[in-house]
Amino acid sequence: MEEKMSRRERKKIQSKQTILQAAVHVFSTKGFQETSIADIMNQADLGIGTFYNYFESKEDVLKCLLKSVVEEICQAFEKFVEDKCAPADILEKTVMLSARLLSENRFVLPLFLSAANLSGMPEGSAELPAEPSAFKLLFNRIIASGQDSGAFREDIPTEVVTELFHSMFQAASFSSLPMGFEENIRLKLQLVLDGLRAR
Amino acid sequence: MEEKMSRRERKKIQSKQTILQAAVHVFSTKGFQETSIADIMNQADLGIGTFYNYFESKEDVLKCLLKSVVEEICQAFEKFVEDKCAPADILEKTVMLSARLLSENRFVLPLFLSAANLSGMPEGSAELPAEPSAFKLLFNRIIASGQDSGAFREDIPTEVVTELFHSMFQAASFSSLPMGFEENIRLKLQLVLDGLRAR
Amino acid sequence: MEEKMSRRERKKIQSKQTILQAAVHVFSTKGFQETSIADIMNQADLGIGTFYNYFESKEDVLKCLLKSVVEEICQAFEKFVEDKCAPADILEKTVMLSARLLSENRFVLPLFLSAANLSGMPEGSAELPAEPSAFKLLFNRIIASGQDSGAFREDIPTEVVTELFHSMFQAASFSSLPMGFEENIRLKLQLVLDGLRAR
Amino acid sequence: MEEKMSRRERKKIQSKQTILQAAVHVFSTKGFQETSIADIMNQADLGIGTFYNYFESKEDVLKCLLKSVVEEICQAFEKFVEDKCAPADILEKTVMLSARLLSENRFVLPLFLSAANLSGMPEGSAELPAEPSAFKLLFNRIIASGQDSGAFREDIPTEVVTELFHSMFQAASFSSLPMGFEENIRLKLQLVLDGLRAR
DNA sequence: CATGAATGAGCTTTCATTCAT
DNA sequence: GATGAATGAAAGCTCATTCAT
Repeated sequence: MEEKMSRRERKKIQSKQTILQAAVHVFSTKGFQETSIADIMNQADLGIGTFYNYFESKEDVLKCLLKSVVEEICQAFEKFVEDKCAPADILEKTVMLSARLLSENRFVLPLFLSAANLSGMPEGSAELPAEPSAFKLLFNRIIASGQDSGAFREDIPTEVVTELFHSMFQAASFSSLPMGFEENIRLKLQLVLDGLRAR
Repeated sequence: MEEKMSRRERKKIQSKQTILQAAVHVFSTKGFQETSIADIMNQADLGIGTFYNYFESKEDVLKCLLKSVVEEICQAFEKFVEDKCAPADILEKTVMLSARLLSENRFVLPLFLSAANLSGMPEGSAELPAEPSAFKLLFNRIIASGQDSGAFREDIPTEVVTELFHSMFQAASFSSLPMGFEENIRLKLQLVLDGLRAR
Repeated sequence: MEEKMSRRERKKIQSKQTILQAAVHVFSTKGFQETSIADIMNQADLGIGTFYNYFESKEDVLKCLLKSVVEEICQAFEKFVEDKCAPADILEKTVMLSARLLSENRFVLPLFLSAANLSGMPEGSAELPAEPSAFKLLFNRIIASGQDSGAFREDIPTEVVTELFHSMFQAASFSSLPMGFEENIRLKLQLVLDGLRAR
Repeated sequence: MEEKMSRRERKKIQSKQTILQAAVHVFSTKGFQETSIADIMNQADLGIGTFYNYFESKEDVLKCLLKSVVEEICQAFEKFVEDKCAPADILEKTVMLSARLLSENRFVLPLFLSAANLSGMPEGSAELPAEPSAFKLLFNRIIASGQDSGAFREDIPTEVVTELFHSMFQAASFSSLPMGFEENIRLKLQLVLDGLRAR
């Protein structure tokens, strides 16, 4: 049974959570690149060596953070599909849910993408794309189904639209505009959705 | 006369060019963050110390690269305005010119933005924004004039649209889609432009 | 109980001592300015990075070395005062104790002073004077009390005499005369003390 | 004839003087250690390479600066001897002349000594002692003659007294006391001279 | 499982020196 | 003789990673 864990197991999970929270805090404060593992563990009030009991690298932490976000979004999406929402509705709802979830950890997605992107993809293509691709696959599905049903125009390849949505999240994360993350996304969503609708 | 330079002066200018080209090459290959100054000068086949005769830092190189691109785009824009092109036309032409110019140095703009963004903005906001803001100002002008003339919808704030265009360039730079940089931009431009037009 | 320390803690303290001793040795051999941190850690047979677990810079090592010397001298001085020694006696004893303590680390005081002095005082005046001023204050006290009691002449300002004693230590440190550090100080002390006595 | 020099020769000397003056200025401002050769030549408004036409190193500049000072003092001393001044008089006059000459270039002597001293004498003993020893020899002569004539006490070795005078100059150079260089020297001279006189 | 001292590769930066012009 | 671009050795310092405790 899942709820049965030894004290040790619970403590182990506890430590991992502590580190994740500390990482979120320090990443938000100092930025990802500028954060050292010592910074994280210092914030977590744990020994440096302990980090390596739970993670392999800083990127690994990021992967872990993103994973939970992606999972929640996927679950919601499945629900929307079951409810037979219209494609445009599903897209809008999923985008805005993503916005809500990411607004608190707004550095997660972009940093994750950036970690892969900006590094010129040294070996990133092998290591990181685990979760981002889940994200992309999800959006591909939504948009493709909208195109199939005739709700969305088809002259723009599905993946291009997906990429555009991605970049919206990324840009919103670092926006300095005088509005919140979600509002930023909402406005761009309107624009793109209007452009995307079949005439 | 300008063409009158001593051999020495010519050589100096050539060295700077050599370094810039080497930097472009290495940044494209290894990524900006992962590139060391030694990497650049090794590629340039020059001594490490020589770097500091021309630049103060890696960021300085980026600034230099972007500067020339921005200047060229600005000049073209002024020309479009003189020719009294329609706002949508100006936007399209400017975007596509930017795409063409950046396609060769596709890492320049996004890395430049990212350098400021991803670093958690330690002091980046003070140092780097010189040129990106020129970029933003240009697009703000184009879009605002389109909104004033009634060509573009006004319910989306100008700066939000600008930000969206920015993110398009950024995303296209690192796209792994099976199409060129310019084609990538062209498709998204269509989408956004359709969404942007007043009904 | 103080003697209760984990093995680890003891080892840590021992490492610091090892580094200090290595520094003393290399400073004496190569001089302070010419000594690199790599030199010290090489002599200590420890990794370079280890240095920064214990000290912030070369100057920090110096500060640490001087600190213990100054503290010991101060304690002795307090004792002399309690014993109601005559000012000339206190001066002589303190000078000779300083000589004895410094004779082993004879480079400590002068280098410390020099580090501040010779660097053209870039920011040295803010960082280093912590301990030297303790030294100066101590001598000022001794000499002033001698002047107050009528034992020492008063036509020479206290601080000037202090400065003279300082320079004696400095000079003796680098003397190439065929006599020991302490003998060097003893002779000059006689000379200056005779000049200092009120007629 | 000396006054007959080719234009070239005059220009050559001019450049050397320019460099020396620039060096004096920059040394005084930034300190010796912190001054780079580029700093000097920048101040001199001459090309960096030109430095090596006249000097071999920064230390060479120092040597050159001290040389002229020492020569002038030696000449004055010879004059005092011819005038059959008393030893104490000669000592006082020579010290005060040295003080006057050095007060303008107060960094010259101490830096020169320090350059040799603080470096732990790596190879300094071979390169630098050229001029300082002239200085020491001069003072040795003065004091020894005073001791021979019975004017000065003989229980302090000549060289020890010389060393004490040296350290006076050094200390005065970096004194932060609220008095001028010469006044500083004058006060200490009184003290030491009184201690030095035979009883 | 937790620890943190030890490590050294690797980075940026400085600067004396050379040499072709 | 004057120049200053090119150079690379050498410095200080950071930090991910290991491992004995």
